[in-house]
This record gives sequence, structure tokens and C-alpha cells, in this order.
Amino acid sequence: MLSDPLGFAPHDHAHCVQSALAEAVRLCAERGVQMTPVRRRTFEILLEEHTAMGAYDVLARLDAEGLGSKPPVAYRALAFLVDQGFVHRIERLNAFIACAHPGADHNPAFMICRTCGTVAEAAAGHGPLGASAALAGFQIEQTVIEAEGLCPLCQTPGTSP
Amino acid sequence: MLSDPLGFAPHDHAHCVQSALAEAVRLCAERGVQMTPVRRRTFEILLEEHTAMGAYDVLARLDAEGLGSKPPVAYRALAFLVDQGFVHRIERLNAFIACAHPGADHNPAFMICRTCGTVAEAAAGHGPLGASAALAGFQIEQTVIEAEGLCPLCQTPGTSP
DNA sequence: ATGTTTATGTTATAACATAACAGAAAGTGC
DNA sequence: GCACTTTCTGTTATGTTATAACATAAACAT
Repeated sequence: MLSDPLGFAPHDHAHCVQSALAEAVRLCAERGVQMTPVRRRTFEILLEEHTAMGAYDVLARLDAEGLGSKPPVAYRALAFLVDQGFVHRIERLNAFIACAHPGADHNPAFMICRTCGTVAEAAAGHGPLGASAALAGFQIEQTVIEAEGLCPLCQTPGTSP
Repeated sequence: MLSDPLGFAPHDHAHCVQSALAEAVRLCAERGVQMTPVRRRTFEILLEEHTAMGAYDVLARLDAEGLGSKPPVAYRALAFLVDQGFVHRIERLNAFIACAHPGADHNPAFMICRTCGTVAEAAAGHGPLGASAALAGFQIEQTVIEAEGLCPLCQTPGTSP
């Protein structure tokens, strides 16, 4: 139940929040960067929600807790978390999601359910682009790999989460 | 010179504009949809520029030609062209680019140069997600595969296009 | 010719994002 | 500790991307 590489299965959520946060704190110390209250809380919000959230949704939560009410507050915290690899940006949704594997090697791919909005993270290399890019002489630095479709639950009508 | 699957090499541009447009017109007739003046001109602009353009950039061009000055005009034309597979949306850039292979089977991947902004289209299946998705029971409908990095020219300083 | 579908024009606003600068807090060297 | 530097936060203002909603017009079908 704790191992959930595919993301659509249920899991021990309280545990994954705690361990991801602890790991992030550890990595920050290791890297000499600061896990400040705003950053920490932003990460916690994303971990707790366990779904992709827009920057303004995160901001609303921060605001409710007195941690900042203006867009740059949320965008800065999110940028930090993305830089550190604790959070990923989902381009397709203009949204952010807590990383399922903080600290691990990173070139994530995402599966986005168009019905329920669930986003699951999967591992990916640089995908099929590796070969094309090598041929073209293109030097890949980052890849965005996102699939949209139907999650297992939403494929059988009436069972959407 | 006419065959340019990788996109970074030079090619006969006037020819590719004409043939892509003719092919699109043919496909519209075949599909019973209308290639109206706004849609046609929008496609031509993207073909001529041969680069990823924001919706508002396209709109500025349409406006200059008296074809429409309000955002929905551009967004509607672009949505139509994307639906028909004549144009692709580059999520990473919030931009649109004319398709290099109109009518062909489609699950394109893109290589985006962060220095010069050139975008090249490559073929891709559903990428590495096919396997993960199958395992997870996720039904893929569409994929976004975009790589950001340095194109061949921009890797050697001083030679950026 | 009349009704139906499809496309365009326009207003207004929503949603997403950042530049730029002022002030506060944390870390550094002495 | 104190001065200095770097980093983070607060705020104003604005820029950029995108769509809902409704009115008008053009194309198509019978």
C-alpha cells in the first residue's frame, strides 16, 4: 500500500505527506537552501491535496493562513519547490503537483484523467525523443511528457472518484 | 531539401507553405468542414512564420489585415486548425505552430530550442507512457511530448540563427 | 423560402504570470 | 556583537493568455 508507482491506487496518504516533507527538509539542509515557512506550507498544501492545483488555488490557501496574499508569494514558493524537484509543473493544466518521488532521478511523465482530474506520475527517460534528438543533434535539457485520457475508475461510468 | 523530418535543417519553404495549404484545403473538403478566410489566413501566417507563435501574435497579424481584432477570432481559428491536425499547440510555450506533416498519423513530439526559440517536430508514439499507462489501466487519448534544450546551431556559441 | 447549422463580431471578464522595488531576516566574516 | 552580503518576503502594478456569453451573419439542407 505504501508503494504506488502508478498513482491511481489508494495509498497511505498521511504517511506519504510526512515522509515527503521530511525528505524535502533533509534535502534542503543538504543543499544549503532554506525551507522557509511559506515554502514548507506550500509544499504541505500540495502534498495534502494530492492533486494538481493552480497557483491561485495554492495562494488562496496561503492567504487563509496569513502566509501571503499576493501572486508573487505563491509563484515564488512554487518556483523554489519546482527547482528543488519537490513539485512538478503540469503544463497541460497550468498547475502544480507534489512530486511522488522527491529526491529521485527526475524526468517524470504524467497521466491526467480528463474526467476526474487525477494526475499520476510515472517514470520516464527522455522518452522517444532521445533517439530523434540525437539524430537531429538536439541537446535535451528537460522534457515535458503528459498524457491525457481516462483513469481506470473513470472508464467505467458511474464510478468517478 | 524537401524532406526535413527533423526540422533544424534548411528547406524549400515556399514549397512547404503551398503544399501544406493545398493539403489542408483538400482535407477540409474531404471532411466536410469549411476552410474559411480567417482560418486559411491563420494557417498561412503560421506556415509563413514557420515558428511557434502566440495567439495574440497571430491576432495582431489578422488585425493588420482586417480579418479580426478580438481574441476569440484568433482562438477560434486556432482551435479549428488544431482540431483538424493542421496546427499543434506547444504547451510549454503557450504557442501554436503549423504542422510539419498535415494529414499524417499524429502524435507529434517537439524539440524546443531555449536560445533561438526554434521548434522542430518529430514523430512519436505515445512515448514511454504507453507501457506505464497500460500497466496502470490508464486509457491514453492524447499525449504532450516536448523537449527543451539547445538546437545544433545554438550549441556552438555565436552561431545562433 | 424557411429553418438549421456553422461561423463571425463584440463585450466583458477570467485565469495565469511576472517586473520592479522596498523592507525584513538569515547567514558571513571579522 | 557589528557591519556586510545574500536571500527571502511584501506589495504595487501590470502584462499575458484564454474563454463565457450573446448578437449577427453566412452557408447548407429540404
